[in-house]
Amino acid sequence: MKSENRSHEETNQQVVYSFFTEVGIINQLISTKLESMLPGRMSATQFGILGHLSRRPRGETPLQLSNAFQVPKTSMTHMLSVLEQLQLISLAPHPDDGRSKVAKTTKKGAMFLQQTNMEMGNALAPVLSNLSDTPFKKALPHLERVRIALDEERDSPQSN
Amino acid sequence: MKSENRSHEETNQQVVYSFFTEVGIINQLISTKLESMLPGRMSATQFGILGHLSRRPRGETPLQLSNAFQVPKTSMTHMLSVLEQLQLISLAPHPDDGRSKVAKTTKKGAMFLQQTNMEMGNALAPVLSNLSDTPFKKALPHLERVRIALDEERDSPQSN
DNA sequence: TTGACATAGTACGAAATCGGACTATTATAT
DNA sequence: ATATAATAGTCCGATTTCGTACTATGTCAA
Repeated sequence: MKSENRSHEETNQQVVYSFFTEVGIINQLISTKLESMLPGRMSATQFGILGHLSRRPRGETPLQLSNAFQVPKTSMTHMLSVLEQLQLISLAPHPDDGRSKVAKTTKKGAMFLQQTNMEMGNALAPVLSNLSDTPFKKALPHLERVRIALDEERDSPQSN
Repeated sequence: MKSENRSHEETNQQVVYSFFTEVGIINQLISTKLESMLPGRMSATQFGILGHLSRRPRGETPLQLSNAFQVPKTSMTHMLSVLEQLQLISLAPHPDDGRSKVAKTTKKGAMFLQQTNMEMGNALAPVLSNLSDTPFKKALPHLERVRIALDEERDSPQSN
């Protein structure tokens, strides 16, 4: 193995590291901005649940949601109960499985989602106008590839 | 304005939305994986502080850190005290400002960081080998552009 | 059938997070 | 010089997050 190979691999490691760092920072900036426009202590994840459910009108179980968002079941129990208190979602017993439940968005939830997304769009408008949309468009397919690879690795057996 | 323009803008909105969604999912997957290899309840952010400080040997103040990580001051107080308990950082009074402090990594902190980064690298190896490194390399410059734009907008005056 | 095992969700307690109020120190304006 | 405002950090209380242990229901092999 030539010494070039070694430095080549180190460079790649560095790129991967930087990639995840940038992803983390962007996520933090967006989450913070979003949470500043959400009522009370509603978190970006809770808001994400609303968006997820609104794209799935048949609803999802708490366990599906905790898998989708990679949070523990007990955290999901709490988040869903808060969203239900706020009447943004409904929680009903699962028709086919007595152990389970189904969470769906309510009308109020859908309206709240749309309203907040609009506000968020406005808040982001200055950034987007400075920036054009090319970096988003250019990055998106690569992000998808990485996300898919991470997702697959997650539910592959040797991950424990 | 032609109707094409309208749908064009909607498409861009959609791309931006997808971009942030993918960023959020990737961040969640990586954070969860990282936290599963961290001791106790140490969070990805706390680990991030360690990395941040190790790249800045002169140290940073708690307020600088809470700005860098977009976390409230009170949260930073707590995180730093935990890291100090673990002897991964040191907290000293600021030499030039009696109100402030300086946080630096300790030897132990640097070793812990290096060790954990190595383990993380190993854990990620299967993903990287499936994937090649092109998506990381291709996406990185675009991520940087977006991050910089968000950062600039954050400390611009009209953001309140 | 029934009994062992797996799965979905929750109760509980410990720790983390964070907004508001507070103290101490520094900057500034007069 | 001094009063006023601004800044850095912490204390406190409320809420969120999450690991452990538990209950209820479903699955499946014998």
